[in-house]
Amino acid sequence: MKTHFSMKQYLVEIIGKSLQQFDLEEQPDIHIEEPNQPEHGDASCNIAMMLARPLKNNPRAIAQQIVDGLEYDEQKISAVEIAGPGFINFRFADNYLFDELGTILKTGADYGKTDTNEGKRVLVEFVSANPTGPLTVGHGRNAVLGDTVARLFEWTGADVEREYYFNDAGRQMRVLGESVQARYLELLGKDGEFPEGGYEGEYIRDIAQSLVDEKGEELVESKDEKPFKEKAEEEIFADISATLERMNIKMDSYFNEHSLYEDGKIEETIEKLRDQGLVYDKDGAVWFKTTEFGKDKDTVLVKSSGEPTYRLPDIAYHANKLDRGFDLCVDVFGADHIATYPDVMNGIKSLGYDSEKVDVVVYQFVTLVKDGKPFKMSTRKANFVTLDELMDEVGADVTRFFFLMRSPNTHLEFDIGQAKEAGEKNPVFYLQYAHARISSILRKVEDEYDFSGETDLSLLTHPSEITLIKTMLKFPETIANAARLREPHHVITFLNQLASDFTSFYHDCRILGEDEKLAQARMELAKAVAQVLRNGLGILGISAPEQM
RNA sequence: GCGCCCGUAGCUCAACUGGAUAGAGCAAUUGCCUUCUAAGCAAUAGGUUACAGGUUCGAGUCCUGUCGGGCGUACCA
Repeated sequence: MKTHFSMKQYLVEIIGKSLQQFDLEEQPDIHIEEPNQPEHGDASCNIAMMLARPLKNNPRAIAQQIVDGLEYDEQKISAVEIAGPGFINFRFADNYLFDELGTILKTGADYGKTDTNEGKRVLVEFVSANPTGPLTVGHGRNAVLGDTVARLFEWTGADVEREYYFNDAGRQMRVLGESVQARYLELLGKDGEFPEGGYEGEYIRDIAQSLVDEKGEELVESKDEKPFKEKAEEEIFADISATLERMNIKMDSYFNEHSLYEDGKIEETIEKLRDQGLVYDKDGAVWFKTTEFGKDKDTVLVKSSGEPTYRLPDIAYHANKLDRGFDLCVDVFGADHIATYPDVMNGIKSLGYDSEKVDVVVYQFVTLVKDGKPFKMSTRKANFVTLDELMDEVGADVTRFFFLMRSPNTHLEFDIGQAKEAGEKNPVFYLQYAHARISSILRKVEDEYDFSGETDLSLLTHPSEITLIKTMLKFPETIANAARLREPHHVITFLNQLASDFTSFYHDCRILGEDEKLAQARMELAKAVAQVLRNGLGILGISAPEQM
């Protein structure tokens, strides 16, 4: 069962009808918004101001004409007013609110689902960290953001696949293998030369140790780093998967960059671009004519060493995604990767693909703050904080919440000390607490009352009750909006408002001890709030506990 | 130099495709636990939305410029 933005659609419809009285060349875009001031009603339309110029009349006069021509259902709208420079303000009828409350209760776990992306096949690619070490706090934002964006697409009707792209053939991986090899020899008391710029983390020793345990001295004579690399990749990937699982993230597919070489897609990509006249050879390297697209330099696709730069497989990979028939491919990556994006887009466009089907969620960096000072992390240097360590301290819920609470577009300051001792003050608990409170009340209500007969929701007349219902009604649109913008933090902002409105209600209105009919109505209201909180927290991948 | 992102309360951040009196949390001050969970509630205080212009009925939001911060601008990923 999907929810619809019924009221908004209804208002657009009736206003549109009234507009027919004017001789307009084209139907203007009717925009409905929610006023910040309660005195301005529940919904507002600025159409009269938009029409002032084409109609050569003052906005208030136009608004009056629109309102005069308005036919509306009084069961839905209780008042229409013209205010300020020419806003038309609508007030919802209580009956409408009660009906909608009933819908929330009936729709239950599906309340908030819409069809704005119905029928679309969407691929969300995220994390995509090469297996050179455990996931760090730095990867956390990517992982949680990607997974939550995927959930938002699911809630708007899309068929979503989560994909992890990796490369186990590059220089980094070779250095990783050499690092393990050196530690292995070291553990056996042999001379091992630690590679220049090698991985210094303790986990390298652990991997080496497990090789010693399994193979003994068997690998001492190994000429190359291959067996060490393979072991490292295996263990690190297992570790990464476990971390993701702990964060409530499950990938549907893993895509190895290497497969693009095996099935000839890399070659094919170059040749196709060459056919377009967009590729040429110079100084032993293969160049992409990015100057054609307005860049100030051309870009190397294949180095003179014969090794491709990452852009080439990136283009081939995106072509592959579109070949698989996705309607939309979303990439999640940090601001430091933004430079590749135009090249990839130009690449696939030149190959004849619709680049509109590729979309990017760029997030700004996480600034790690420790002991009040920012510090730089490096997997190679091993001065990083892993996601596992973080979750050991604060749990998965807080971790997810923390990464989602800010707009992706802004720098996220992650104060480790604060996160660790967050406990009581952490905002995620505010939401969970509201849910636990409701659960607790419902348990008690069942002991004390024995409701029978229809619930009369029209007994909900207290301002706190009305506000609470109105807030809940904004949920489906909030989700659709967050999905459209790929910005999960809107869900958090909404849930904070909902939890806050519930606590006001809790403060103002009692359930236990009230007259049976009123208690019944309020209990239904509380149930609806718990449901919406569960749905919202579910989208964020955060638990909604029954008690705390 | 050029490109992208950001600059909002003491701090961390909101503000839906331009809307009416810019909002939360933390920190500060003051009240509130014999009644459904005080991980809470109520109240007070805190602002020239970096700065200067422009666009219009209306700008935190759009345009131009300046200043400040982050990230790019590799035959690194």
